[in-house]
Amino acid sequence: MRRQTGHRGLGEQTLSIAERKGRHRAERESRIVAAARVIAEREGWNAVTIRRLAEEIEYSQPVLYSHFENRDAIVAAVAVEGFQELGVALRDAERQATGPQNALERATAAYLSFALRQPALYEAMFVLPTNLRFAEAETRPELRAAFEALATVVTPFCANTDVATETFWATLHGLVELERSGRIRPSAHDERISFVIRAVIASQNSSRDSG
Amino acid sequence: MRRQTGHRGLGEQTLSIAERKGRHRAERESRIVAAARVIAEREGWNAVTIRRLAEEIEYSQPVLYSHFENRDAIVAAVAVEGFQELGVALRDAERQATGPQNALERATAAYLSFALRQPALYEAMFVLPTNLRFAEAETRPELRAAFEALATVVTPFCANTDVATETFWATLHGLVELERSGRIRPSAHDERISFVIRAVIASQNSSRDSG
DNA sequence: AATATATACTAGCAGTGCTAGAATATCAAG
DNA sequence: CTTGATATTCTAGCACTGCTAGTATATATT
Repeated sequence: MRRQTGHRGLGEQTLSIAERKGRHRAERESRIVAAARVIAEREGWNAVTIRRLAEEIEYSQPVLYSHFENRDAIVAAVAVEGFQELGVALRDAERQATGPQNALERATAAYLSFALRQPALYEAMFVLPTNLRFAEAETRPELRAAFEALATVVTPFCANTDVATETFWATLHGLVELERSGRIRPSAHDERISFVIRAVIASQNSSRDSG
Repeated sequence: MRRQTGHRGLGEQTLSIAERKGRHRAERESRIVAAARVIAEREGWNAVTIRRLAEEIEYSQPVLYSHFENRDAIVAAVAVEGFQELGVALRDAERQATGPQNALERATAAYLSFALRQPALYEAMFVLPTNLRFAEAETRPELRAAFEALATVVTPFCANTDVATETFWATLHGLVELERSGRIRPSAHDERISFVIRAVIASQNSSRDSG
């Protein structure tokens, strides 16, 4: 590594300083997101206030607004992390699968366990208001990738991939939400999963029959 | 209508007055709930503040707390109305059906249209925090009835009624939420419905095979 | 060392849910 | 009709929220 002498590479030095600054900013930003996520998971999203986050990163409140437009944007940042991690979890499930049906089963289990183990994260992704765009041109790659990962496991069983993936996704999401809010019996968790898997596989045959 | 004379029926009079009072109270309470519902549907639940409701019913804020423990309880009251009406909509769909499959189709359409036409009402029922109990002994009859209505249309196609109903419900709920928040394509709405119907019907045969 | 610029802070606004205590209306008894 | 007791309603305010204008401070450039 080279060290700057007095007058050599003044331009280089300012660049390096700017870089250090940018790094500092980026670090601080991810500290904000991380703090939001931790507090949300421990005490719920209501406990994630600007004041609390400011206290956590040891800066004043206005600093947060130099990183995010508003509180919703912080939630959105957490959500993007979530989509990224969900995508990883789904692709891991597929990679370990022994066949198409097993991939479907593993992905389903991975999705549900992801959501139920990190309810606040999932809430940021699907329930809380964010400025994220979906099913559009400007959709962020993390979101697209997660959707694609789901599509991969559904495709072998269904002709119309997009429709099937959207519907399958809806089922998983509905199961998560209703279970999380205590509207369906936790005890029947596994039975519902088997039911879904069977339905997806069976729909394959019926769509062959009826066009 | 009878008018009270001087000393005739003092007991009757007080009873009648108390009755009138109670009626007044009940009326005011339903005005609160109605106002909350209207404002929520027009401007979103964030616009439903205690001050706004107080203004709407032309009383001071503390009056609201003599009717409801807190804001969530008002949301819950709206939600109960919603469950009642959803139950009616589902039973209507069943009554007009020409057969089991048609009943399933009509109920599905009724559920989705109910939710998408009154998003704020649906939000109160399923998304916003309330003190309502589900899948328990103290579950309110309105909620039970709506669940039963769904079970009725699912039963002909599935062995394990409760599991099938919960899963079917989850699918409908997921479709509503993902469509409402723009996460799946509105254009594919009908295709997804057909897909769900086909899957439910097909699962019947497969469960005969493997179950 | 002086000036210009970016950065962070203090203090405050308008709004929220909710409530204690004062004021008012409504009632029963004399 | 007047008095005293009882509900009922209101005023005023707390502690909190997201967010921001204006000021102070630290940093970089001449």
